[in-house]
Amino acid sequence: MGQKPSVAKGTRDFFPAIVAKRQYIFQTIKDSFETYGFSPIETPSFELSSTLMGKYGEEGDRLIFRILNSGEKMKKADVDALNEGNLPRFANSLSEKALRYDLTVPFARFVVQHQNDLAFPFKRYQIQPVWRADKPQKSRYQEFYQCDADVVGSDSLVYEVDYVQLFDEVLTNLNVPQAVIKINNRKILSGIAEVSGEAEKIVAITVAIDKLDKIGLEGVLKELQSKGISEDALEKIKPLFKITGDTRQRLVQMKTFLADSEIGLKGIEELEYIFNTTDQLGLKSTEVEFDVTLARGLNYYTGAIFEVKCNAVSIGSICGGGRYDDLTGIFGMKNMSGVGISFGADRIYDVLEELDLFPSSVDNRLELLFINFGEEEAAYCMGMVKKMREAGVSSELYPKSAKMNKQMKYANDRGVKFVALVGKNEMEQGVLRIKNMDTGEQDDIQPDALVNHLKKA
RNA sequence: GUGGUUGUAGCUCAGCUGGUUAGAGCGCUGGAUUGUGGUUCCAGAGGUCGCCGGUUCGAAACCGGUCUUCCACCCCA
Repeated sequence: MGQKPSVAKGTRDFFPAIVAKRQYIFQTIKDSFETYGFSPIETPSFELSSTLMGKYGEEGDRLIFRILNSGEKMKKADVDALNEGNLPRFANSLSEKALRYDLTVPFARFVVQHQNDLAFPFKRYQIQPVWRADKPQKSRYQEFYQCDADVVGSDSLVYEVDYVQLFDEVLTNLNVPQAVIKINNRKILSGIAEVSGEAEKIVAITVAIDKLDKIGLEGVLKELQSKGISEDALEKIKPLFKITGDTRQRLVQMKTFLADSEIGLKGIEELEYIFNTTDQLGLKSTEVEFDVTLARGLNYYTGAIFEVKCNAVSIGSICGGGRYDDLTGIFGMKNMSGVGISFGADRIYDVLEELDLFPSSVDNRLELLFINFGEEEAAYCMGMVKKMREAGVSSELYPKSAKMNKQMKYANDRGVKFVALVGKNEMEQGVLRIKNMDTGEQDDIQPDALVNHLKKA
């Protein structure tokens, strides 16, 4: 038999029925992106290593798939670095290119590189696969799609409000129930760090707070201690965990908590604007909510932080996003504020699948298969196939006059909706015998009436 | 990256403390059925037991390495 075939670690094959469902999700997202004024771009699947390396933190670099130099370039291998145990430098000498790790950094590169050809604020969306050399787990793969919409070149909060509307629009169109759009602001997190007197430990503090619902208050305090946060600071942070109530009530209490932090109050102000404006505009099927524990995302978020959860399913977040004031700065373009969101298509797929929410129109099964009775009949049926295709009905003729049994079995296995049996008898009578494969019923139909007959079912 | 786990037919899995020709169900192919699938019956094909090495008279089984699967952590979509 030879070598056993298999896909590479962390990758997947998709069957036709799965692709149909995935495309339905992508298409729904695309349609909304476009009605909100985003235009599609595409960037290469691999970039120069220098574009990607160092942009995702110390953890990130390790997870970037690197592309080995080929041909003469292999001679550039820095053997000295290897002998000295300097693996990063050795790796760099072996590889000049890497698969993209996300869509945001390539987008930043794109904006800086083409800044003279873009009208700002520039709004783009991008739906392409990305690759991560992560250890695969359930619904965590090494190759997956991201669906990003970003705008760069404006710090207006109008866009934050727009994104809330966009989340609502897409999730409503996909019939995702009980979706909650959680919003926080990096400035508030900075404020918390500032108030505690450990401003420089903001990352450790936010990462710990983010785990509140997972490890509880005790766990968070423990983690903070282990990260070297002083007892004094802990005491100052503790009141934060006593804040309760709905979004409004919690914002009011946060204001008191952050009274001494200018940046923290700025964050509150921004959130108030977003929540007030969203209230005026209204939402179709989702809810918005303030969540201080939200500290996800890469370290480059500087303003709003978004995360969307579906409470009908116990699955992680299905969308995310946030504002980053200086993303293009790493490529030398200053003062370009950006804000973007991302839909987790694989997660959304799992939600729709689990709740059985894919519409029946997502169905790419063949509509009509003509049984092949022989040369003469086949020629006649090919004419019918052509007519049906012109009428927009997907149809085929079985390629050879195999046994009826075999042809019917093929139709069944393939999930064909209708089978046309047109032999000598039917040809003489000028009718088509149409069998509905779901119900097993069959009728003799006039050729002119065929399209209507199929539509009715 | 750390710790654990998994791998036997296309699929899901049996296979005793190491002992002849490695089994089942489903699927597949053919037939019962030369104009009727999804039900039934009969027959058949299909396996260097993930891969490499070691221990042993003898390895699917034990040991080491490697790849893969899944899980927790880290991180993340």
